[in-house]
Order: sequence, then structure tokens, then C-alpha cells
Amino acid sequence: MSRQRIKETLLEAFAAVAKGAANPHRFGILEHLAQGERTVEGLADRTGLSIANASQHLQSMRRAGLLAARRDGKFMLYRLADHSVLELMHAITRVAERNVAEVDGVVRGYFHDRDAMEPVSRAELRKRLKLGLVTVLDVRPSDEFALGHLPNAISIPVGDLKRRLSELPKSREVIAYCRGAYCVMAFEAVATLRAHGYRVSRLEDGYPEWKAAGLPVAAGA
Amino acid sequence: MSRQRIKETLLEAFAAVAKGAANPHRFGILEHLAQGERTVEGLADRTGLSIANASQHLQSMRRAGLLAARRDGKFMLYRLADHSVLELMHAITRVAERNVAEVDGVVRGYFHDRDAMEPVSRAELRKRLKLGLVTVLDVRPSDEFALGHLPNAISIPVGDLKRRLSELPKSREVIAYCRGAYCVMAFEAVATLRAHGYRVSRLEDGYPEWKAAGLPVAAGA
DNA sequence: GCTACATTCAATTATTCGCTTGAATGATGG
DNA sequence: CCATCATTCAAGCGAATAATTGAATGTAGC
Repeated sequence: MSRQRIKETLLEAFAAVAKGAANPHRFGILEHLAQGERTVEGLADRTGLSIANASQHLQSMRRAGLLAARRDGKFMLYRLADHSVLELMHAITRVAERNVAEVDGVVRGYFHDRDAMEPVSRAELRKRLKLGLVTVLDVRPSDEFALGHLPNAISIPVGDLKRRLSELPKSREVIAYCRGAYCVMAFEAVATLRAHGYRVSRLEDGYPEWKAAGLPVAAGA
Repeated sequence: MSRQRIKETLLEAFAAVAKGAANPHRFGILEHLAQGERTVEGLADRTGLSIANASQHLQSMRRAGLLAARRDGKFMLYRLADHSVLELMHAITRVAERNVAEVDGVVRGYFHDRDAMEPVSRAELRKRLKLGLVTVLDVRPSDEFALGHLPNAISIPVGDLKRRLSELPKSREVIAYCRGAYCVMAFEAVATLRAHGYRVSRLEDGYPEWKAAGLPVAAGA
């Protein structure tokens, strides 16, 4: 095989990997799979795609090397191929946050206050957790919380937040998180709680990154 | 703006970033721009694209947030938007090397010997450089070498390697590098030199990553 | 101002993509 | 083995993409 042909083979493989993430729905699927494995129907529901369409996206992403799958009874369970895929997603969001005006604009839209935008790092959260200084708030849907969450986190899905404010102590600082660094539910939760006088920040990223970093997680209902 | 709409905005931006790399020619353009800024015509020549076509790709990648550009006289000089783009390219290649059979196959095709495949890390190369133990070989075209290269590197483009073997001392270990981790010229150089009895390895990645890591570089003819 | 040259724009075409629909496959549980 | 249900396959359609061609724009040097 000629050098030129080999180079083409590599470039095609790299392009195919990128193409696996190069569609809003597919990137959304990746975000959901970063939480853990999911069935085709589960993903179709969460992303609003038809089942056949979701299946096709999943298969193409699998061929591209982004996903792995296993069968469990009559369900196919898809998952991220490995942790390098999570890193790829992170790399994409970093390019976007630095160089795409729309992304920066979204963050600014939620937080008029400059220091309200600043997220708390994982290391910082661990430190404050040990000192017992903070309340950790998980704003994902409760089924996702049930499959795994940060230790001692309280589960209040963002839609329920306004009527369940009493569950959060105003005396302590709150750290909110959801599916990832650019999961909008955490932004909204922070904005809502700030408006109600809470001291609250968001975690720099979400549950998948926490878990991938090897930090302790809790699971179960 | 609704949460749903914001989520769509973010997903579209992320997908657009990925799309910027989701084509073999565009990924090739990124590899060239990782070396330094280039004109439209320069890129068109190197990638084999027509000028108009290269221009269109460059503009779409710029809109996606991957590239920046400036005008110098009658030339437009394109470059990577920032270092996060290099990290994105790295993330893509890592997913591919771990999960795409074709990529693994290419590496194996060059090196039948298992330990011949193992690259030398940047840190390891620096250490051996300080001890004066190695000859560093740059196998990129000489114009790219002229624009910047590793300290004390010898420039022998891979096409000239066989007839310029005498320039390389057989007594010392040789470390070859080119444009990046999956630049095929370094693979070929290692295979060629091994066949001629040299002790030779490749650097884990190429000139762009070395420079991005803040390590010393040399420039000039 | 005129000419040369790098780049971009605009119009066109073949191809690929994303999605829908409906039928086929594969596994489970009675 | 039959009914059920999750998933995949296959065909078809409109929209988007990648490439080509030729004209238009913008800058430099005379």
C-alpha cells in the first residue's frame, strides 16, 4: 500500500470519527451515553428521535468507533466505546466555548454577574465536601440520578426546583451539576437559585466527568 | 430563549465544530495548519485541492470556530484558532487509534516487530537529547523544516532518505518525527532505517505538539 | 489608473445525509 | 411454536455537501 493511500486511509478514519459527533442529534446522544449505557428506545425518547432514526445514528457512530454495544435479552445497550470518546466531547466543547460566539453568549445570557459564571472545579468541590461546607445538588431527571450520582448529592430535577426550594438550606453554599459542562439544566438551576438568594455555583462539568476521573460515586434508588 | 432552544443552540455549535474536522481533506488542512499559518494557495498545493475548493473549506472551518485568518498584502494567512484545536485533533486521533481497526492496521503494517511500534515520548527525547545520546531526524519537506524544527534536528525529507543514509551516524540512536502522531512519513522513515540496520524510533507526535508544549524550537534556513 | 495576482463569490451538478415509512429479524415468554 | 416487542433493514425523498467553473473583489506595484 502506497504512502499516499495509507495517508488517505488515516484521514478517512479521523474524519469518520469527527463525523460521528458532527450532528446535533448525535452529539446529544453522546451526552446521554456519557451518563451510562442506554437502549435504543431510551435514547430515542430522550432525544426526540424516531426509533429507526436513532438506531441508524447509533449504528453509524458505532462503525465510526465512537460507540460499543451489547445485547441484553431483547434490548441493545449502547455505550461510549471508551473514555477517549468522553475526552473527544470535551475537546469539542472547549473549542466551541473559546471560539464560537454563540456558546459564550449562552453562558452570558444566564449570568449577568461575571463571578456567577465561574464554575467550581472538581478538586475544589472535593475539598469543600470534606469540610462539610457545601450542599451538592443534582438537577438531572430522577431516573438518571438513580443510576449514579455524586456522594451525598440531593436530587431535585430542574423542573421541580422552584416548588422544592425548601429542601435546600439557605445557610450553606450549593453546588449544582447535571450531565456535563454545557448541560443547560445546571445553568438554569444556578440562575434560579441566585434569584432566590442562594449562594450557588455550578460544577465545572457533570456526572460523567466526575466518574471518569475515578472519584467516588453513589448509586441506587 | 427557552431551555430547549438554548440546548439546540449549543448542540448545533458543538456539531459544527466537529463538522469542521469531519472530512478527510479538512482534517488534512488542519494537520498542515498545525505546523504554522499558510496561504490558501499553499494549502491547496499541499492537499491537492483546487484553490476555490480549499478556500471554501477554509471559510467553513473558520465559521465553525476552528480557524482564524489574517490578511498580509494580497495573501490570506489561515491558522488554527488556538491550541484547543490541536487538542481536538489529538482527541480525534486517540479515539481512532483505540477504536478503529484500520488505524491500528496501518501501524502494524509498518512495524512487524512489536517494540518497533513504540514511540518515544517528548520527555524521554528531551532527556536523551541533554545526554547527547540521540540524533533527531526531521523527515518533513525542507520548506516546513525551514519554518521551525526541533533543536539540533537534521532535515532529510523522507523521499531523499535512501540516498542520504550516509548523513546519519549508525552508532547513535535516531529519533524521527514529522507533522504529527499519525504522520506517515515518520513511520516510513523508521521502517526504512530499521531495514538498513539503524537503531531508530519515532517521536510520539510531531513538531506542532512539541511546539505547543512550550519546548524549545529552532527556526530559519 | 492599469495590470497582475490571491482570494472569494455565484451558479451548477453529483453525491451524501437525515429522516420517514413499512417490512424483516431476533429474542422472550407463555 | 406463536405472539410480542426491541431493533434493524430497505426503499425513497428532500436538503445539505463537496467539487467545478467562471466571474467578481481586493491588494500591490508600476
